[in-house]
Amino acid sequence: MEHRTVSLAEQVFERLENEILSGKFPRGTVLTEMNLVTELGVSRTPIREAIHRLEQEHVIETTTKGILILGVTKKDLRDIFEIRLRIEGLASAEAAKRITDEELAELRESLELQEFYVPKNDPEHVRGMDSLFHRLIYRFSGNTALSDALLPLHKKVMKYRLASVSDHSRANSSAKEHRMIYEAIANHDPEAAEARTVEHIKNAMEHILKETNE
Amino acid sequence: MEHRTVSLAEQVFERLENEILSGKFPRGTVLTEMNLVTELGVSRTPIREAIHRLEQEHVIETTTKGILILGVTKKDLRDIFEIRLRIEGLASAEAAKRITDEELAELRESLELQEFYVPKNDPEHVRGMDSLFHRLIYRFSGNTALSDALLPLHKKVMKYRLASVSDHSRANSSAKEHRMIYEAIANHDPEAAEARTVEHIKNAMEHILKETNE
DNA sequence: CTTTTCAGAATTGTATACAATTATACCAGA
DNA sequence: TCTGGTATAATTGTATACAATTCTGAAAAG
Repeated sequence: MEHRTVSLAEQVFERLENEILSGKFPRGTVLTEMNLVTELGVSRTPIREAIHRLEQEHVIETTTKGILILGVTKKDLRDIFEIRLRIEGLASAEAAKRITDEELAELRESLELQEFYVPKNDPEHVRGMDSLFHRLIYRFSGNTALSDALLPLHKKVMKYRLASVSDHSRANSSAKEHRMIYEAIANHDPEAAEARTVEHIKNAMEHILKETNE
Repeated sequence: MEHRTVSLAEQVFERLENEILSGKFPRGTVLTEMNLVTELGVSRTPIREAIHRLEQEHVIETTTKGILILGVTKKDLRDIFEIRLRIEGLASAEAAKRITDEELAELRESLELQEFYVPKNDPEHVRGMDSLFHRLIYRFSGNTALSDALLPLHKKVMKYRLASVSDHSRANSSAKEHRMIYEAIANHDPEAAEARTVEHIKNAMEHILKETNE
């Protein structure tokens, strides 16, 4: 076996998670391990590892007939935003308290890239940078449990977030809101960081729930 | 293979999680898959599955030297309670809105068992019923994402919760607080359920953090 | 005495063979 | 035609063999 910094199991997990949360497989689809073996060209072992991790995240279910795709419903979306409204501000507040200059530079870079892509009408890249911004804040909060709780919630909005930032006006507002949050964190102002984050999540929620028909 | 309703992998996962979160292995301990094979008497396959699930919960880490036990630190505990303070009330409020009579009976039974064990000075059983009460509320909230977020947080307090309910006076107050929460849910009063739950978590947090030295 | 190199031991990652259960389809009989 | 049963196929669960990397310790060189 040649050197591989990231295991096949990890690669399969990320690929499947991404495909499922992007909506490639409609809810109710049933896959089998052998499907994935032939499609992905690896043995059952790494596939099974990925499957079990996805099952733990309630993205799929394993049945006697195969792997049932659950995906993310609109109700899930509402449920997720109710939670994020309550704890995502905490992540920003904690980050504002303890962020280092290096971390701040990383956060700023993701923000500036987002601002770069917005006028180009490039939703894929905008979403990528939008996501990165949030994930960096989770990490910089220094609260592992909080990061562990928020990350799956954030990932599950992926599909709907693409539709949202495809609306140029919303993409624009979102970038502006991110900048406000960034400024508060850079000023080490937890209260402002929290309040602006809650406002941002509220706006994102309203836009996404409005746009989503399902 | 004989009939088995729950897979070996699941059994190993639950056993290992329980042992680690009970504090059987101190933080920093390194195990290997072969250790567990000889100790548990099953092959590497189900053990590896359990390991990967525990890794996803950040309870252990896999290194080139083996399986590193992380466990739950006092900082983790503070982080966890900050989150629970913000979202556990939501679970109770949602449960108050949508709970059925059957579910209510189940919740009441766990409460009455807790009240039964408290005067007997039986911390293990008290903790078991205390935990069940909370988990039932997560489930009855009807919000899968919320339940998925709260359950790992709740499990990680297990070790410290035993010490807490071993204090008879705290065990008594805890049962009383549970009854107040139960009454609010039974009355389908979301505001009261939420307020009483937040108060309960606050009390639990203060007591646990005070008792914990680590 | 210290440092470096190398061989082997220990460990995880991957593939595959086998076991057991469950679903499916076909056939027989009423 | 419908129902029931049985054999076969499909699927996941488990064990094990093999691959590749990494750690460890001892020996050799300076």
